[in-house]
Amino acid sequence: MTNQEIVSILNFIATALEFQGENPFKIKAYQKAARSIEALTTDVASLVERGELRQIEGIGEAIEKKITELVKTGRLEYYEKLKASIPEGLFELLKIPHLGPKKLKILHEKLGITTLGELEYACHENRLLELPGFGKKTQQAILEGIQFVKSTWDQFRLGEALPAALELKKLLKDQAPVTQISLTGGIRRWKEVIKDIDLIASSSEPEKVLEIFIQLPQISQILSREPGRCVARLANGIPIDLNLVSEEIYPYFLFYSTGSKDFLKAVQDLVSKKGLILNDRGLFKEGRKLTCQSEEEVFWHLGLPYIPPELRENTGELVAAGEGRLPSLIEEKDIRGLLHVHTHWSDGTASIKEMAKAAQEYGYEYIGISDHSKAAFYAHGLDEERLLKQWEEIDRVNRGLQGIRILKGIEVDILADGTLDLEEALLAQLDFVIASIHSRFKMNRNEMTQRILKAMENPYVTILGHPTGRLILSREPYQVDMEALLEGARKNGVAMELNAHPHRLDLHWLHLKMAMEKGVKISINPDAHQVEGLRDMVYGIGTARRGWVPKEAVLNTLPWEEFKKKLKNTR
DNA sequence: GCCGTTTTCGGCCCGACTGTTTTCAGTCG
Repeated sequence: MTNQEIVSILNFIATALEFQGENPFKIKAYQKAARSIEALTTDVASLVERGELRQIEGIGEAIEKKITELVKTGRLEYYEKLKASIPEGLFELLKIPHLGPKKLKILHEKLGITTLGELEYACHENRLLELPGFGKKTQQAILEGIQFVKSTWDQFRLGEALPAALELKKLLKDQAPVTQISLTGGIRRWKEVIKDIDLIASSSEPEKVLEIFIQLPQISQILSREPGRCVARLANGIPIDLNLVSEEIYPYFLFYSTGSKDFLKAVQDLVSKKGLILNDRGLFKEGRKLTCQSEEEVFWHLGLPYIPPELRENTGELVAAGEGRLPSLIEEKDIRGLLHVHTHWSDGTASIKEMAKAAQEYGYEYIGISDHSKAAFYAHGLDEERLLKQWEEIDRVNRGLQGIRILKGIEVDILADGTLDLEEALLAQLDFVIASIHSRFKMNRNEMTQRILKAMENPYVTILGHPTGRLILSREPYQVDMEALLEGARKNGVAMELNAHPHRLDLHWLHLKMAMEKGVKISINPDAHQVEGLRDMVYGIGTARRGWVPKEAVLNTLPWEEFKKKLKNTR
């Protein structure tokens, strides 16, 4: 029983109790216990073993007993009974925006709804209008929510897919007779959302590789199998498409399967102008095959330098490559410091020291602490008094740690009128300020743009945090004039954040490209709420590369000595 | 259901917004 499995069972219990109309604080207790376990770095099973479960915040007598039963027997009677009392899949409907447990309960009891399709039908029949607490607008909102869920249900965030994909790739490399193996398709291009994991390998014993593949514990269902190919589904629902090819075909297949469609289409135009034929089996000239050992050689035959997968979207990379002006893209090792890190002073789970030590272990030179400001109540945002106290702790930890510098920062809320949530006199004393929006998302485009522009004019703002507020596959970005924001950022010397959290990846890569054209600086930030969150930087780097971002355009690639000067000299 | 006591019961981060009501419930962040 993994920690994650325990977390999802506790969360299910919380949702089920909420659905049944239980005491809200009991529900919160389960949610809190789940959050605590999620933040753990140790195995729950070992804590059970040592009888140390109760030491975790939010776990008392009752939940301790339940977790112990889960760990020791692999099941939990209380959970199974609860689960049996609720129709299978009903809670999937909670993914619909504006539909919570209370309304779902009414829909289920009064209309007998258990599936998305039934709910959609009921909306079309206007049957929600007669229910208590429902009206025309609610029904319309639910209908729109259903469309949204339908459009995203078979899509997955890169943050879920990539770790699973890398693990499978490693297992096959170690255990199966493959010579070359690579991720391909959208995941190789670091697309923020993908429909499946594409994996290719070369082998002289393809059927043996497939046999090993289908036996892997991560594979929960075989969707199709044919010679040299298997499509399966992982336990977390993500489809995986494994193709086995010969050594000879591998480079062409890799090139072709990486895509994107638009890129390949543009490549075909180029190929036919040169009198060549290219497909996933080879590159041909006058019926003769041009031998390529690698993808680089395929590009060479096309008269082009290697184009990194992240750029293959047909947004000008072919022309740029032809003219020898592809950007030199940022790499993971270029990042020297981390900004935008939360601690338990607001809604993070780790201490300042824990975050700093982890950052040091990863090789960073500086880390900027930026907890929420007071307007973010739900996150225990800092008021003036607590902020001052936090500075004392930062000073103390800084004195005790060698080799990493901890900076004083804040993620200050941009209020509805564009002013910031803390006094300027206080902001002036910070090393850096990230200004972000966490409320009033539904302003119209003009109002929202003015609000953010005003915030950026504040002389103490260093970075605009998650500039569009999108949550991938769950919340649309707020309406904003990005051209105007980038212009404002340039004028005021404010860096735009590329929030690396896999739920955000905000700025969008197309906006990053716009920022590069305008000469706006970027700060790639982890927005970490726990130690593991620091690792999310890889998603930021991948997205930055998609946006044509070179090292030079990124604020936190500066080594400490230079970064320090920048902080003093920006204004 | 957890926690912290003025130790065995009362409080538990809460405000904005929306749509439904006609004073509030549900949802969201």
